Amino acid sequence: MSGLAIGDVAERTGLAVSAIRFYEEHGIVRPLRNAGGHRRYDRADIRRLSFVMIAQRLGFPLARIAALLEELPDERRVTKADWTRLSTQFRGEIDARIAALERLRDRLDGCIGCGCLSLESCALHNPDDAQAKEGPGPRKLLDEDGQLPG
Amino acid sequence: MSGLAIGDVAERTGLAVSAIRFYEEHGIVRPLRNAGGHRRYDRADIRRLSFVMIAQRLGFPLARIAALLEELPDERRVTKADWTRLSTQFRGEIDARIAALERLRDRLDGCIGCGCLSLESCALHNPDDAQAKEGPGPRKLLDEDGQLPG
DNA sequence: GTACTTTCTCAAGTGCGCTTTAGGTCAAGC
DNA sequence: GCTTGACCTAAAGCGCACTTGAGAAAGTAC
Repeated sequence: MSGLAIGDVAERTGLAVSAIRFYEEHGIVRPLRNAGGHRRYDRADIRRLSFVMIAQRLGFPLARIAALLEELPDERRVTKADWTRLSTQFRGEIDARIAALERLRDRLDGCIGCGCLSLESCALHNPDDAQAKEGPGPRKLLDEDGQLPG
Repeated sequence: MSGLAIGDVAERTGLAVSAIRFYEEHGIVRPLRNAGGHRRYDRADIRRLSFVMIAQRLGFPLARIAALLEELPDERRVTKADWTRLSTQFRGEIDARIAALERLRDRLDGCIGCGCLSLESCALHNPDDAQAKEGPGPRKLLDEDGQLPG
């Protein structure tokens, strides 16, 4: 009746059913239940899950994503302005990552050109680039701040 | 005497001693041993480790990195041309990632502008972008090919 | 030569993000 | 009504990338 079953959500988002339940354990979605105890999702949930997928692609740890979604007013009363705010923050993140990659590329170009064979000094041993991390190593996420400004 | 101790390498690269040993188990470096059985590293090893750090930042799984390094001729006789080839391949990877991020950004701009509240359809439910993944989720690495062309 | 630090090996543990398994219950089609 | 498939919970397992711990040997500083 009202709401999608978990299997439908899985199909629409491309996530595994188990992953969706896992996200619920982490407070990312809070579906209603029908009389039989089955989860029922609405479009807001799908939106949240999609947001998770994008954020993960950008290397955000789940805990951080959960925290961000927590800031949205009420689970089922999110306005256009709320999503716009979130999206705009993400835009900033994406821009930052693009800039970091461009710096790395330029640095690497230098290495290729000069043949110095010293990646460690020209591309890596450069403190301000150490913050411009990309993909998250498991442990890297902890002591680092690939965070959204908000 | 000849070669650096593991602690020195740790200090120079910023890696933990345990991580360096871990990489050795995975064939990424093969340091010599002194009379007492202690590892001795040279500059080539540091270069390899630096390469690992950069590649990881780009989201490459260790196994893939190890395979790439495996292709380098002899552990201690790597030429400028070898490194240049590797670096050039990486440049391609970086360019691809920048392009993917730019596509995502443009897509997101559309969402912000139109206020459609449908991230799932405009930013995500788009097959050709599903391949343009960024950071590697644990499982994502398996069925995916954020690979170097070489 | 004694004290202290570093390194050694090997095994077990950790954190994240899920998946799998086991043993059931619920819902939909015939 | 009955069967078949989707769903339920709880607990355990997995893959990656490391870290930690224990006990011993090697190196270094005085």
